[in-house]
Amino acid sequence: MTTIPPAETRGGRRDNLPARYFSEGGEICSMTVRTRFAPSPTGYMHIGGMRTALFNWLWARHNHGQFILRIDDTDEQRNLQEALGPILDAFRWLGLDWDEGPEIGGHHGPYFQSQRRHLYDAALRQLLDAGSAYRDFELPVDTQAQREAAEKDKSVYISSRASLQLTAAQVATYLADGRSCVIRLLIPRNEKVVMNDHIRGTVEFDCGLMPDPVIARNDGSPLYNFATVVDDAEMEITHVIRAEEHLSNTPIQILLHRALGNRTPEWAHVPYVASPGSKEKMSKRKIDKYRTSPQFQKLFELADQVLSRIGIDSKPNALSPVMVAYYRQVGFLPAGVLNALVRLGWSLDDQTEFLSLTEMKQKFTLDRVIKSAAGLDPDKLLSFQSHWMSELPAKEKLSGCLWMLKQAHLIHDEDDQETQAKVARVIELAADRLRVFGDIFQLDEFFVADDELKLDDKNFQKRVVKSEHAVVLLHDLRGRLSDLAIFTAEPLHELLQSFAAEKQVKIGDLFPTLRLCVTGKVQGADLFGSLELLGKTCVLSRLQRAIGHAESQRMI
RNA sequence: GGCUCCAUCGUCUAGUUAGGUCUAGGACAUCGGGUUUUCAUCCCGGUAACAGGGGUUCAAAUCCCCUUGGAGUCACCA
Repeated sequence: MTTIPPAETRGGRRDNLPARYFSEGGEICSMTVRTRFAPSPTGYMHIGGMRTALFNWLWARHNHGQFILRIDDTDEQRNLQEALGPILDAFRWLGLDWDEGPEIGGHHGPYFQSQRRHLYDAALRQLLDAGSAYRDFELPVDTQAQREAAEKDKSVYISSRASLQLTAAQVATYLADGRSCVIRLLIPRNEKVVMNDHIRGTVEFDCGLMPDPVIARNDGSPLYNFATVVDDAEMEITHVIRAEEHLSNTPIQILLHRALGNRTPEWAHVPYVASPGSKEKMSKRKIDKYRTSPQFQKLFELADQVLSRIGIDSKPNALSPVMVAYYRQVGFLPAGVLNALVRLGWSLDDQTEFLSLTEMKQKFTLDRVIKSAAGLDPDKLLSFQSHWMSELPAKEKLSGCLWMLKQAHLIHDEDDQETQAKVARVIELAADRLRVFGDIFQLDEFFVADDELKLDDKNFQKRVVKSEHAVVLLHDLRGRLSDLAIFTAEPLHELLQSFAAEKQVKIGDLFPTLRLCVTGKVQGADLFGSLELLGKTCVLSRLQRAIGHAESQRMI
């Protein structure tokens, strides 16, 4: 049995130009690093795929190389624009640019597999001519039967290779008769493929256990493994960084590269992103299960709250936390999402948590990617959000909130100076309560009409309706407030404090009750600042309305 | 089931390549205390982990073997 040595010890370019990166085997490679992300156009960008893309982007940028976007649409008939749009949008939103790919082209185009057929055809001819691949006329049902028989038998299924017994004349006849066949790669059964993965180290596969994979259909159209290999080679990809689920495809791809005479790229199989609290790969199909998961709940609740405001019903799962667009709609910051993603499976050291994209770019290395799958943690994601929101310039906070409020029809003209000034003031009051832009809705009391303010009924019953003195007290307080000449935070603070002392009521009772009547909630932004911003007229009117409410309910 | 990968606090992770101040560090969450005579912040502190079993060694989270558990993948999908 012969063993194929790891890729980097075979062939390839070796010269003494300045080093750009070091391969796993320590070989100095002078080629510019080129990484790629090759999504199939599915109509949405998966959050886990986004992390894989991020790692690819980071590695390319870290090495001053190129990041390529290639669209794996060999099997897609759908509307490409519709299917690709959300993917490109996700990249743009997060600020991950691509050097070659859709919309911008490049020297290795086209960047859609559906348009690269000539390359696959040529490679296929080469393999067939060299005898590395063969036409397999076996009927699919027969192949399937053998597979099942092997399974029943508890033995390993490998291809029958019956078609290999055919003479050239027979093959010609079959072809002339129009008999259907597929092209399979001839696996060298007495070999082992040894790969040296940047993340996993040495991984071995025994070729004797592998069926001959189909690389092209009867019509010559290429299958994934084949198209990928042809493209990766033609596009001069130096590092294939992809999700762990592709690990088992790798021996086939290595064999294909060898048969084609390519320099094999370096491999890095990153663990997939698991769903919160589990080790299972996050999947769009499991959304309903996630919705009830205690670890995931917080994220759903936050999103449902925000999305319902802006007219998106997230229940049908058209938008879910598996998709990048979800975070954007809820008002997450690119910096926060990026930071959470990079720390999932990668760390710089034992301390660093916060990294900007620029810092990631400088510090990211493949050798610090962890091997095991990691679950996305909504709590930690939110804490990253808080951090990056606090770093965000006021102007950008403002525009993010204006967008949200506009979507929810809580403001009408986002360009209006007065509106902007008010929203800016609310943002100041919100302070660190604002983790995502959607949190601005927690302070919606500043944007609704007095007679449309909803009161937290449970607390209203407890604190006002069922309280002995509340109504009287509130009535008194309203009088004092109406006498207050300068309706700003400081005098309000003083007035409320002395009022509480005079009436001998606890501040812990009075303040929340007042807040409830005026904002509808028992919790919120700084009380005095809120009163000031609402203004005297509004405060008095809301207080009056609350008192009226309580009185009418008490009479019943 | 075959093949392959993985395994440190509840979670994300540092430490494993070169065994030794690791009585295992940090962050998030959680709990307690303090500041803010409201809320949130902020500050201080606490609880909390090397999956199990064998070896090797003066010494193992770290090296070796086995067991267990988890995951990925087994298409004329990508």
